[in-house]
Amino acid sequence: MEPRATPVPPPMQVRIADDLRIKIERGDLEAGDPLPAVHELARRWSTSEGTARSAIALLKQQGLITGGRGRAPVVRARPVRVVRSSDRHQAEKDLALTPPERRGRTGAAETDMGIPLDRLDFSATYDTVSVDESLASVLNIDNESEVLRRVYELVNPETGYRLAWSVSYIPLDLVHENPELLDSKNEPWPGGTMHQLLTVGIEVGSVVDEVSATMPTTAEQHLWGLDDGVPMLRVRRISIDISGRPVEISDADYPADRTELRFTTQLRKWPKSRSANG
Amino acid sequence: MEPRATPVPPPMQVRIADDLRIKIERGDLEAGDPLPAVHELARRWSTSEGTARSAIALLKQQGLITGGRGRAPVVRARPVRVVRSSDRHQAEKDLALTPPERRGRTGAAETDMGIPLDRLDFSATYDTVSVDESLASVLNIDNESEVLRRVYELVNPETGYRLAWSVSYIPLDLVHENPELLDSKNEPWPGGTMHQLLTVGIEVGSVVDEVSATMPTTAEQHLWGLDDGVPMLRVRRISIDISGRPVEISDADYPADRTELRFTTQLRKWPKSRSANG
DNA sequence: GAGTGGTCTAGACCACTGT
DNA sequence: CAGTGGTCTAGACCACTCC
Repeated sequence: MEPRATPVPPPMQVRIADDLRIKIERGDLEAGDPLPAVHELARRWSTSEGTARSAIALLKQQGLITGGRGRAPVVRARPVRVVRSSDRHQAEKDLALTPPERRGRTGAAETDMGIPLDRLDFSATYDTVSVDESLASVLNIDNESEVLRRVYELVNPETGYRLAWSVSYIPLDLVHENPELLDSKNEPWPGGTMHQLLTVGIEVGSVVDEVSATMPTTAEQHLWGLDDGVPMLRVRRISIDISGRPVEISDADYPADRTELRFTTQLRKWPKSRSANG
Repeated sequence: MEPRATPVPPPMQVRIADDLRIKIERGDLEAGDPLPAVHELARRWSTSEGTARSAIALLKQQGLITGGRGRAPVVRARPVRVVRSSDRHQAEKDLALTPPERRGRTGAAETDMGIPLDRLDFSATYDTVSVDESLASVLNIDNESEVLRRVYELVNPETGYRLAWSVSYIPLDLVHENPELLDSKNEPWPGGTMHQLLTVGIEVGSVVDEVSATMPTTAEQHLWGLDDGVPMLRVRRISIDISGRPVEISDADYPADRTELRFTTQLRKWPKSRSANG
């Protein structure tokens, strides 16, 4: 976008949409309330139905309303967001040392969905691929080195919609001594990635999460069953072993309307002899 | 969104947009390349110009293309993202104990923008407000208690666009013994929030970052100078003192096309006597 | 069946960009 | 200037929901 020049009066669709947004934010329209019908808006603002439609479409893109297709559009309820905490990393590491009976089929990703594990469709596929430049530089390996790639997907069979999705990469050098890792029958990885790395003698010392967000493609929108105007959180997790070497990259997507990422940072304590006022 | 019923053939605009996206993802169209003109798309797909326009608009909403208004729309270059790391929390805490000369006007938010500090427009306003229910429950104080609110904004004077924005809340009980905190002339807070809290005898022990994302409103889009299809990262930072009490909440927004949030989690080491295979 | 929004058309006008 | 996309109109058809 270029710097502003002469201000232009906002187009009609924007004015209508903003007016509706204000009504929503003030509480005149509460979550679940229907919006005025298109023809009603068109009449009130003495504009065409097409323009009124665009106003509605705008609010949809911004994620404030939902519905349509026969139904009146309604104010979107602020959805409950499932929290994904960074404590999970420590928990997964602890889990890797527990006996296999207890690890069992305890997949970390599934347990906080509130859906019984046996009602979900897992799928995970492995293959080996050459890394591109961006992956190679993060994993600190040669360009076009081979990595084990694992694509993981979790689908709710009742709705057909995706609940979780991630791709992870581990340098093949690190895992080839344990062929079990390459066997798709062992899904979901019992105990998770941390345990898998343990079987080849790797202890993860720290985890870096890189977070950004983009809009989903239309294909993603259908796979996840997303409303319009819902961004995707894109998270790259880099696991680093205790010697400081990156050992795994995992790219995961989360719909932003139902996900909150929570990160806790512990700070070092101040020495006791500090000046109480700088 | 409801579960899928009978599949509906995707509308024409979506088909056109998807075709273009595939061309972009395959590399047939590179960043900066212009897209076919609307009338050209309409001709190729034997559809109306309006429909072709919608296809272009769709790709814009998804953040893949930019431009327009006289210019041909071009494939959006993946923008360089400025990293905001959780290491910043420790750094700010360390800074609070350094002598005031060195703290000076070192604002944490500004230093990584690559723009000289004296070329930027700060603004910070204080007031005291009653907390709503959501803030009260996080700060663990009574509903309608008073808090010190600080709204911070940073604007690039050359473009007029916003570069940073946040609101933070501190319970008034905690700060009333240091009236300096209420003086707007002391901006930007020398040494940051950590130092301000130090002056009233509070040491921050941990910081929790809650991250989600939503689409910007049209007003935000103009304030920040955002392209279409760019989500906003919404971050709530909760500072917790060494006794476990929440002492500050800060809500900050970051445009997702130019921001990457990075969080590092240190894990406890395994004991030496561990079984190498579970 | 009546009413809704979603898609699509055809065409007009405007603001902006390049030359 | 001609060419571009953005806005807006008027009207048609369809899929869907609710009564």
